[in-house]
Amino acid sequence: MLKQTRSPTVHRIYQEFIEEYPTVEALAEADREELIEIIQPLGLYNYRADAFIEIGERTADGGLPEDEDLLSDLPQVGPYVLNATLCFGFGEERPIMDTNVERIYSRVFQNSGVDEFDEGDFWELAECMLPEREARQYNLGLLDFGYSICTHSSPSCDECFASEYCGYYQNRDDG
DNA sequence: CTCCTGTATT
DNA sequence: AATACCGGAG
Repeated sequence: MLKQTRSPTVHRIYQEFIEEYPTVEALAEADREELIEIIQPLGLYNYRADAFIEIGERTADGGLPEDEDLLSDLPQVGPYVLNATLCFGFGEERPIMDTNVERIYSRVFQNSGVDEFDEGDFWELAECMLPEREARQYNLGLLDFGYSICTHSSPSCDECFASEYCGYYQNRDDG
């Protein structure tokens, strides 16, 4: 649900969604129109509805697999959703990389000597940055940080713990 | 107008 | 690399 969708928007519909479809079995038997009616405010609802139902159908027997390859085979499961599911859902020590994490690392490492990487290298960077333990806590902290402090526009650098060594803040124009 | 806890297709 | 999918918030 969080793909290209802000968390407050997801929060608004999540309660109704989970009450209507508490299990993958329920999703497998969902009426497509009713499902769309609930998730419509998220946008991307056609893809999402089809994916929810297909994932339900394919995992109703046994629930969501914890296996990396089986998860990746499911519709609309790319690198981000795969790692987010394994980390947040199943407690594996996995990095995440999305537009928030990309923005945070790009700022912190700006003009630091490690500020030039392509998309593939961002995942490599995320792997390097992952602490030895508590990946889940670290990743959630990263997302909260990107949402509340290191925002896309007008970040709250005056409240940021990292401003002392952040390349973005250190290179800013005014004082 | 751009962007958001992206993915699949071209 | 570019685009479609999509509503909602800034």
